[in-house]
Amino acid sequence: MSRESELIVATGSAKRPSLKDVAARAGVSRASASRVLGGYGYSSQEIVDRVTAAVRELGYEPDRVARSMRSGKSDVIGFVCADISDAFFSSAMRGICDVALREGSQVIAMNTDDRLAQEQDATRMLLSRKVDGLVITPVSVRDHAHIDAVTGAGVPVVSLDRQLSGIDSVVADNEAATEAAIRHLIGQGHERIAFLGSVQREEPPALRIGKVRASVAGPSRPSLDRVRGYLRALSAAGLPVDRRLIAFVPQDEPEHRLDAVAAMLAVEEPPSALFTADSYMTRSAFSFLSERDIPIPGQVSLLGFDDLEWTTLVRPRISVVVQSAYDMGRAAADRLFAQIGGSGAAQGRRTVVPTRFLERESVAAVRR
Amino acid sequence: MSRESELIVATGSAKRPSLKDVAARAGVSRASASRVLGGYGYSSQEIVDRVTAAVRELGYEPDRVARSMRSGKSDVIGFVCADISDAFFSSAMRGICDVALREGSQVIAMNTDDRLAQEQDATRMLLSRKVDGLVITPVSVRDHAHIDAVTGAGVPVVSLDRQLSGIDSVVADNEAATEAAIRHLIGQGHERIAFLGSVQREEPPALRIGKVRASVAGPSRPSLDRVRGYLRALSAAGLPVDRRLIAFVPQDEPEHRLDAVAAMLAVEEPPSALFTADSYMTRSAFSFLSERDIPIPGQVSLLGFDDLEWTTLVRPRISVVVQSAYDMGRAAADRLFAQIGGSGAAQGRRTVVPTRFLERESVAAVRR
DNA sequence: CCCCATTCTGAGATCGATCTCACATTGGAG
DNA sequence: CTCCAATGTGAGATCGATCTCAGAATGGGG
Repeated sequence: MSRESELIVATGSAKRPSLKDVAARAGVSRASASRVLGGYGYSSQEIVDRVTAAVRELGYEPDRVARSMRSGKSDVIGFVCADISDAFFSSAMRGICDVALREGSQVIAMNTDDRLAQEQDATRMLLSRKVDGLVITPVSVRDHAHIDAVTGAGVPVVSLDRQLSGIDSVVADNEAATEAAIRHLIGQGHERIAFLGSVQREEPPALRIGKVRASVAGPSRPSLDRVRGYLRALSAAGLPVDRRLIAFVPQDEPEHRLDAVAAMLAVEEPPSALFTADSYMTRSAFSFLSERDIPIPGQVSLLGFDDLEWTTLVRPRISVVVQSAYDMGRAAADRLFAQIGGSGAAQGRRTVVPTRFLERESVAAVRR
Repeated sequence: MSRESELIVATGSAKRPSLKDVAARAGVSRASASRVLGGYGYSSQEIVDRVTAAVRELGYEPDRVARSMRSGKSDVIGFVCADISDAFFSSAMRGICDVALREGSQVIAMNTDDRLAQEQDATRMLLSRKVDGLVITPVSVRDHAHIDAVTGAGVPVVSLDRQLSGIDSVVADNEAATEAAIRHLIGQGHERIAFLGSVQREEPPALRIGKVRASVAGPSRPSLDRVRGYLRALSAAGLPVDRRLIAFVPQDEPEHRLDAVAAMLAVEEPPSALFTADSYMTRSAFSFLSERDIPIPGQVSLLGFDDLEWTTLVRPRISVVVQSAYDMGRAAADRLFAQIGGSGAAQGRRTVVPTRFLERESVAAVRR
């Protein structure tokens, strides 16, 4: 026995038994063995016992490749995101994995680095792998021909954190949450409130110079929704909008984020509060203020979107609007499997995951 | 034309063209079409052109499921870790994905939550999916029958961050790096240095009470290697080992970490420096000290293993030993593909990824 | 004693890509 | 003109699970 197993290890090819082997061992046809395993059709007790025994003796495990070849389903879904090592995406991935496990599926993750070409390659690849569905955080809300190709092939798609027309999407209630957060600042007496957000490489330049109102209609991205909430809060309070207090920094140029904060504080009538619309900006803003010993919230209040590990470790602790990436991932996977299950013909449904406002110590009332 | 495409979208089943369709359109046999695509055998220019045209017109993309059915390879590798949302694992995942992409493969990630049963399920699942290889951070260095089953089936395995006998592994130079770090503390005059580490659920209880020397031989885990480095540094400096200054906290009981720090500082001759052997402990220790306004490094110096985003955001900035999870992931995937390529019959090879010591502000010389 | 319904079983087709092999064509050398 | 090599092509097998369908065995009712 030990001799034999050594030999197997040596050759490295202890070929997995197939259904044919099981059938042979049980002395029945492949069809009968399959019926026993699949639990359909008729099988005599005799045959059930023999097949079951053979399965046990051989340690048979069905080949899922062959199965998906036949069935057209793969029990694999794809997750396409900018960067799986990012805290938001890896938490979402975990949520997706947990739901997938429940559904007997596995998850293939692919990174786009926010590049359209990589996203196109990824979707093509996953399609040729016959994934049962796709959760994607699209690079662009405009160029989505490759995503339409996926749905066109009958493969369900759910968009995460972005909204695409005709595609089910799962997003945080960015606009309402931001509006509430800004209202809170206004309630504390702040009238000069800066908005600092990130913008992607592929984004239309119009956005970069602050013409936010131009793209209010149509598909949505978090940064857009958030600035919309910001604008609504200001206008509801009858406060003027100062273009110089709104900045979008290209995401791939981190050093520019510090510049943006600096520029903001150098405006003649500087803001008394900073709203940072994503975790990168929050980090950069805190880092800048702390580096220069600018007191928070003494001189400037700071309020961020998205919670991170360090926001309770630094002093002051940062007040933030929290969105749960894990919950969003779960919600997206739930929608996806609903579609895969067939009930979800309803395309374009929008699922909003609630956010929470965590009041900590980085916001203070304005001194008159 | 538009009518037709609408119809296809409506039915939602624009079935992907197969090689048979390409062959039919080109007016050749499947074999000829396959030869053209596969670039083997003989093909007349005539046929090459016709097939190429047909491929383009139909937008043909080979079905990778069928391909792997035939070839036995799937161009998919698995990554089995405790929790993909953990910063270490998601960075490693990114490294693995990048290498996989280069090799034309994709990555399926699965979570074990540090539970052996889940790890066993995961490996079985991935095996039945015919993955070409597996990167795994094993829950246990003792119970690895399921991992041997994978290698036994001829599927290459690389162990990440843990060392298993007979399996290629990729680890940081935990022992040497820790030894150097402790030497640095000793060089600053510290003689009472605490070691705070985490230990897993599945770990033998012997470890939990601090009998670290008992398991020095055999397979390795980071926490063990690190405490070994700690002991070596002390003994090299002729300093006594005080059991009360060594603590291992079960990883699934975070609140106990704070207790461990408290207990450490309550020892009659308390430590002047804390070495926290992983990011969880570092976080807890910093949190505890900062909460109690215990000055760092005035009263206690803090030195951690593993870098994190917040270590430069807090004051003082934390000095740490950095290991690059991304590099470790890359290295593991490199080893894996070397094995898959066939050259890697050499089992049990150990790849050590270098660490760096980042001196910041949380360590000070001891006052006499 | 016959017939039909029910129960049971296996041969063979199918999914799509790939590869072997047998069978054409050439063309050039002898 | 003959023959063999080089070149070109397609029929069919293969991978493994699943499913259809034909047909066999059994049993009960008429």
